[in-house]
Amino acid sequence: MTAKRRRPTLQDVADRVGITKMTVSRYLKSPEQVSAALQEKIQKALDELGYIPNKVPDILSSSKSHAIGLLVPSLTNQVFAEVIRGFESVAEPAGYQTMLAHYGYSQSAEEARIATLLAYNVDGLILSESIHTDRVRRMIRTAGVPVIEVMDSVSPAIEQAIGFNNTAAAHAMTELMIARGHRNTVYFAARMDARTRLKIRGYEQAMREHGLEPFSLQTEEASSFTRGALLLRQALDKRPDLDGIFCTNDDLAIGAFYECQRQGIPVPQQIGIAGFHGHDIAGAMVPRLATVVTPREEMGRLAAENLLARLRGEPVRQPVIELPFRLEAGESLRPEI
Amino acid sequence: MTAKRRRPTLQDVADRVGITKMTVSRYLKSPEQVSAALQEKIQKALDELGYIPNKVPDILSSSKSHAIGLLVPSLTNQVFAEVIRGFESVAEPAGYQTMLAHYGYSQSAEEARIATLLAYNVDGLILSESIHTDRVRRMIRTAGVPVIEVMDSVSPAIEQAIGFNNTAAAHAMTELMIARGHRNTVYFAARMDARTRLKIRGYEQAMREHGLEPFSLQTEEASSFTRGALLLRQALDKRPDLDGIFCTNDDLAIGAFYECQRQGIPVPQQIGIAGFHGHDIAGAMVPRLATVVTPREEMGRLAAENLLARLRGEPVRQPVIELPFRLEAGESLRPEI
DNA sequence: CGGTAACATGTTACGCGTAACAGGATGCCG
DNA sequence: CGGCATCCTGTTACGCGTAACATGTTACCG
Repeated sequence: MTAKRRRPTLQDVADRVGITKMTVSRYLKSPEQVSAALQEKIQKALDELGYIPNKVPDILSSSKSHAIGLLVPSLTNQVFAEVIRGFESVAEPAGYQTMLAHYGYSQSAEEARIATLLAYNVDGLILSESIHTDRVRRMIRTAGVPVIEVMDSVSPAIEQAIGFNNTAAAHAMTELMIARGHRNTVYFAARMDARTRLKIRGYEQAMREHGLEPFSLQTEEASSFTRGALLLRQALDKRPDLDGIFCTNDDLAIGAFYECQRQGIPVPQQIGIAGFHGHDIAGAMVPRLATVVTPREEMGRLAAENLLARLRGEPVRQPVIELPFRLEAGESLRPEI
Repeated sequence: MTAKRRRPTLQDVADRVGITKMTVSRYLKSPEQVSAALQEKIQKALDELGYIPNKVPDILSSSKSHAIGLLVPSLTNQVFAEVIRGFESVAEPAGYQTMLAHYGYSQSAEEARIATLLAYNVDGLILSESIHTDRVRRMIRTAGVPVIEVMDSVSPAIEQAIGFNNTAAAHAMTELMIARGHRNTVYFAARMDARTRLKIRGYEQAMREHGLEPFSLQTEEASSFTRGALLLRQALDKRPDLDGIFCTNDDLAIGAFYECQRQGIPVPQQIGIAGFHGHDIAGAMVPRLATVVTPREEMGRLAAENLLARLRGEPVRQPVIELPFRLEAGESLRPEI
């Protein structure tokens, strides 16, 4: 029993075979460049020692980590899980490791996460926010890594933005609600981020265009089913005659719906409800939830494809890629007249 | 305009001040060891150049990355998002970066992810599975990093397991269902993993102890609300007289519940429904869902605390830490008699 | 004022995989 | 059999932050 064995290196493998580590390194990268006799011996030594590749020295000398930093505000939010899935479906087969970090909707935490990711020499960054501190912009520029912003088709992007038009999406759903006879509506928001502000703008514009008074309620807490129920009680306190609520995501909408059920308020007859994003549950519940279906996985996929292109040295072709959204009327709004 | 500027190094900062990089390094780590006059100049140079710390050389020479690999089967599954949150609430303030990876319930993918994480020299690993390939065990041993398994209090652990007793939890809920008069029940499972097998065992034991015939339905697909609805239709095909379903997670349970609503089946009068994990939605929906509340965040927190202790050189004190679960009867089972 | 402690800064070496180049061995051709 | 290509393996150097040690400087004391 020797003292605490350290992890074997290429040198250990080479020593065991009686060759230099360079040959072992070559065998790992392109076995056909090594003579058949050595191939066998090297493989044997690798197996016996249990050699585990070590990327760190190579990252140090080549400054290429084959890792990409992916920043999302929250993991609890289903939306980002799907963006991540789309991203990895492209990045992983291409040999890139995703380094995931989240920052709880705080700009200073985002800054800290980006610094950490850059300290590990990530080759590129995907951000889920479109507003950043000057320091963040500066760090990214200095580090010289490509960056793509997802979730909104905001312009101008740092370099490239891939998303949908949050304002237009909220505007469209508001119009649908009005068309279905929900005119005295409230917008529910949690954790105010840039995207939520854009959605509220779309809601307010549409309301005003129809001569209606917009009204929005927000909370600093994370959105959740419970939170949606709470907001509904608050809204009814302030506006007992409200006939519709439009929520910044499906969770709040479903929470509000359950609260209506508890209070015996018929949906959609008395109150119409609409959510945002179009998760699985929206189409499964009774009544099916009206929602804006957003291209979550596709944003992730396209972000990966475009970032990989940049890493191959290609220039940004299209600084803003705007993907379509789709309205799903469900059964939680009054039927078409 | 110089050609593509490379990211500034400590040497660049030192050159600008006219000192050696060692002094700059010291300033960053413990400014008070540097004379006041230099402190100011160094800070100015750091700001002007926008120096971004680079951990890679230090990882190479110290073999300490201050990063911990956290492996989960899925990010779409809410359960793991909460384990991650608990983990980071401890690891992040302690200065450890989490490197998150997921493997879609596939053992070979888990193996590949572990290899990648070890290639980046993570200091420790958290695994969400309790069954592993020999190669995984070997890699972990050879790498010499501490490892903790979460999600089940299975014994023996590789080194340490932190979780709850899945079998006992399922057994307890089954007993509750039987006590409430749901005796002709079906167990719904998706994506068969080790934990699900343990739960099924608990369900089957409890059923047999009461002279009842266990029956389980499973699918290879990921669990979702839609999938729960599908399983309910299948179950009714095979057992039109069933009076209760127990699902391996809340999503399936809720999906099954919605399907009951669509088919006009009264819950819990005709069919009682129970889920697993106790997410927010279980307590928010109407009727509130019967569920097993599991210590998700606490598993994450404890895993982080124990791993950090190991990294400080402390030995494993308790190879298996079993945390309590709690039954929540909700309103989706028949009332107590 | 010599001696020594305390402080500030510099020097050296290290970690380990790989690119780039060098060199030796073999084979083939005219 | 000389010349050259081909194939295989080895040698060297590099990336950059920091631990450990060395050196220089100032201050203070008896």
